[in-house]
Amino acid sequence: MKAKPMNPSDTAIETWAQLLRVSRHLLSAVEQDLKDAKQPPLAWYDALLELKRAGPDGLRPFQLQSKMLLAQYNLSRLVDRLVSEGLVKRIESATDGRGFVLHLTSEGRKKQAAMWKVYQRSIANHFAGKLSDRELSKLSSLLGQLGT
Amino acid sequence: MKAKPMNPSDTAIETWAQLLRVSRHLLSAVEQDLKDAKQPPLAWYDALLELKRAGPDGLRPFQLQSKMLLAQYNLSRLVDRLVSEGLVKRIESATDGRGFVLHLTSEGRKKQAAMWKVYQRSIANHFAGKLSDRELSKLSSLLGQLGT
DNA sequence: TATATATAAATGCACTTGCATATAGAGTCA
DNA sequence: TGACTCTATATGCAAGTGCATTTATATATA
Repeated sequence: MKAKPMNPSDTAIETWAQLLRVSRHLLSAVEQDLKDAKQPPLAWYDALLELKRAGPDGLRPFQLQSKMLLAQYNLSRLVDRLVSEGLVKRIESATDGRGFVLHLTSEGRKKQAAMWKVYQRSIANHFAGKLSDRELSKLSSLLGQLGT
Repeated sequence: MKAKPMNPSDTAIETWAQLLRVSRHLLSAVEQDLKDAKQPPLAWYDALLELKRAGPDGLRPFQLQSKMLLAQYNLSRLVDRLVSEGLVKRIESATDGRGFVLHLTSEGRKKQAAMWKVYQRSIANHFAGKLSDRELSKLSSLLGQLGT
């Protein structure tokens, strides 16, 4: 038997639109802050951070891809750019002839840190500063439900 | 005197990341639903809806732009596409020689309605169905604070 | 092990976006 | 009214993205 899909209420629609507006607005504010500080786009940060977290073993592109929720071809090209800027190395995988392992270079590590200085300020200004701890955790739990 | 900027807490950072993840995920799910239904991207819907709301007076491109939080050149090109699909008409403004007024065509009206059928389902499935009324209004109020 | 199928990653092409600038008309003010 | 400045919109070009396909290797299966 099929679940009966209910139409979303007006409140739901309005809140949905608000979510899109707010997230788009926040995102572009942050990207702008990065640009103003002559830093690369946010996606670079995400990739560098994941690679930093991954530690000395590095990450396979497909692993990074799934962490970043990025399309395969987009990741492939993002990695191209990171490599050509010297922030990341592609090293042939010892165990899988199809692929590579990605490692942060020391340049990459520096860039991640430099971006974080800016990004952190940006999160504080546009986001964290506008909500109390209590509100943050409420928001987090609501987002958690949406993620499921 | 300068406000002392506090670093965001770990919770704040985690919640921020969650917000980005969730909104990106929702957005791509909805875009995918539209594609699956052979409908154009969400941005088209937003534009068509605003023009529908604007009623018979239509909207100037710059007005539509500010409603949609879109860059000027992006709006200009979005309108190009809508016009070339016959969904929108550009009519020279009677009072301002620099610009146009945008009007929905009847095709445009139909397209808006067709997209809404899909979009509505999509909002219900990915968003509205996961939160109670109470939670929706809580979320709305939190987003409201972020928007300020 | 030969064959079919699945996975990892890259890439050509078309389309979209961002950036800087161009164009043209409006508004201001001496 | 002429010279400036501002606003509305478009556009050439470079960079990014989506899509479909390719290449190469791995895994499963008969």
